[in-house]
Amino acid sequence: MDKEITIYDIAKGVGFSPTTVSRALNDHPAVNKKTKQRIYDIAAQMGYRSNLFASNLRRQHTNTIGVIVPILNSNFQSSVMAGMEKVANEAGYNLIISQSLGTMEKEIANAKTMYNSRVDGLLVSLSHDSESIEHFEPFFKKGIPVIFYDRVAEHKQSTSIVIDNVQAAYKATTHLIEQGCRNIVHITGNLKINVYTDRLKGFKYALVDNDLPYKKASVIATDLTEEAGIKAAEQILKMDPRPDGIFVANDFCAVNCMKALKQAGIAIPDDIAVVGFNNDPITRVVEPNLTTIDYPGYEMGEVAARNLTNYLDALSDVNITNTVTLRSDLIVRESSLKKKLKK
Amino acid sequence: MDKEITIYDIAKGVGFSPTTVSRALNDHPAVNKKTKQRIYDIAAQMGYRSNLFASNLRRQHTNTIGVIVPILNSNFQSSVMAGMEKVANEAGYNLIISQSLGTMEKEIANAKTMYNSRVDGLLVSLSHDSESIEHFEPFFKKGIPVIFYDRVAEHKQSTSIVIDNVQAAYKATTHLIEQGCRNIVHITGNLKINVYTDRLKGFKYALVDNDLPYKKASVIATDLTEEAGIKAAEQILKMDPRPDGIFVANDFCAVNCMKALKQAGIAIPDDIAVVGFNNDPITRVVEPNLTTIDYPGYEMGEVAARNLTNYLDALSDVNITNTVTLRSDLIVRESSLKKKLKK
DNA sequence: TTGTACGCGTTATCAC
DNA sequence: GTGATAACGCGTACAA
Repeated sequence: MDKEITIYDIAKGVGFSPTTVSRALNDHPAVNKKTKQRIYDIAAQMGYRSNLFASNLRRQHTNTIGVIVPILNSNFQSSVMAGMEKVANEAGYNLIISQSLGTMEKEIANAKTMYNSRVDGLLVSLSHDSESIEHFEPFFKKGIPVIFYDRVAEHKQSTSIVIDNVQAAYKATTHLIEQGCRNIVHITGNLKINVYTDRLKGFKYALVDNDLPYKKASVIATDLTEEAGIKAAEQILKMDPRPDGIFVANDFCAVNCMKALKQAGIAIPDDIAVVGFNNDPITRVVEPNLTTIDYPGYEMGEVAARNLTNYLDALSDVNITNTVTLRSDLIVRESSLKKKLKK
Repeated sequence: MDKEITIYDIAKGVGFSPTTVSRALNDHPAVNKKTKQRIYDIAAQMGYRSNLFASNLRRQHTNTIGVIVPILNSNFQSSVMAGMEKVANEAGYNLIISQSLGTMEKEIANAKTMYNSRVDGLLVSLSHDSESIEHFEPFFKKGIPVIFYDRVAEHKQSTSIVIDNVQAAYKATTHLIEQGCRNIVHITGNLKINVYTDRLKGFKYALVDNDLPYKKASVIATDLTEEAGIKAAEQILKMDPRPDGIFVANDFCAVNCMKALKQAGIAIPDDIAVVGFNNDPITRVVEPNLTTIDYPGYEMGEVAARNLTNYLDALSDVNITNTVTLRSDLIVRESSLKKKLKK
């Protein structure tokens, strides 16, 4: 293992001072062009690599963005990350990623690590059971920007990137009503999370605005897993009268629910129409194809990261923005198109 | 923004030297228990956080692992990352993640960044068009461990984590033959990548071992995208005689190919049986459910990360292992079960 | 345009 | 069990 080359070694090599070498390597304007070139050449020749810690230690920042995500292996979250990585990389930032695996405990530990790692900023989607966000207080106190996305929390000092979940759910539910559904069930996730409470609101408002009754029994709160979809289907089959529409807050769960219903002999959409949420690729594979809400994960990642890097690079002014709402649309497919309305 | 507290501040606070404070905070055994406790208390009270750069600078390592992945938003890759993150986190390492987006150019840039960031080790799945791995030479020269997984390259100084792609493809093809297929097409990816050449080999060997002819025209090389699956289907429909089996090197592509075939009136599996690769969740959603090879992404991530952290923490001896092969099995579902063989 | 000298916060080394 | 000191490699105020 060779010894690391430092700017001092280069300085000796070219006969200039370390200062000039440092400046040259950082492309400082006040260095003679020829000097610069010579320094570049020797540096390359000697196999020099800059030491980011030393630089970080000196400059007091890291060019690193921390990302805390509930779970990495979900289509939505990995799309978000892909968008973030692209933007961050282009802006010269590295991404340190950790997953809370849905528990607040790990989220707190991760936040602490990020804090000690001196990340320049934080991108967070809250865990399932995060009831408070006081573990981010150290960041707020130090003025380190925290941006929440998808699963957000309110805080004066942070920006949230979201879609209008109320409106999206409203659209989805209204669509079912327009298809003739009069007895709609809503399968949702953990109602502590803003995303699901908002979708529930949209569901409720759509019913009310169309003079349909809202019954608590029509809301099934689950963990939105594969099994949850199957269990929800069983529950729905037992309901009397049987529902004629289902709005599920997550595609994956919706698809599994559909499978279970189909196996029980239910015709979709004619007996029961189904609408999901996210526009996961599986929506175009399941039969019938699933009507859903287009939730632009990749774009959300881009926006969140851009928002942060712009702020860090002082390209955008102080944190005035409190919430950025992205567009999300209803994508109508066969799972919700009742025959009588089809041509 | 408050001033950062250092061990000097704590030293003043407790009346001990910075040395003792440093030792206490690192739980050094040669420090009086009471002293330690006092230092802990004051540190917490003053809101101290350790400065990882300074520590890194001094100790010459970062507790950071670099990950270079072709693309983040794929089910397989994100599962791998989830496994890596879990293991790395438990071992006290952070993950810096970047995606090559399938181009060698970005992979080179990412490798350089990782190198300058002084990662302690690297986990890499090669990009589509990486024809050489000389951009990792700096790591090898410095003795920084590089572990390849899934899309690997041979190098004396690196470990590869793989599955036996030849054998897996052999199993898949043999299964089709056992179902009565005699004219099987193989849809594959970029044949520069080991994964796909190996799968092609397994396909070929299975044919030969069963006295079936191997024709180059039966191999369709694509980019394995959604459209590729559809195009491949069109190509297959034009073949005369029409194939009775398809082995696709990727589930996502297989599913889209199936959709196109079904739309053209082909019965699956009876007209054409289909086998995929990866065991992506969509295999259990498509109808009929797709027979596939179980490719344990999460486990692969765990193994790769554990291999690296064990090495870094000197828990495992020098890099003797050259290749770790994970188990992968054929999962038989309806898409390949020809009726005449069903009970 | 270039150089001197110091400090960023930690830890290894040696001494007591 | 504790402390003084130097060093890790870089960036920059100040000086020339």
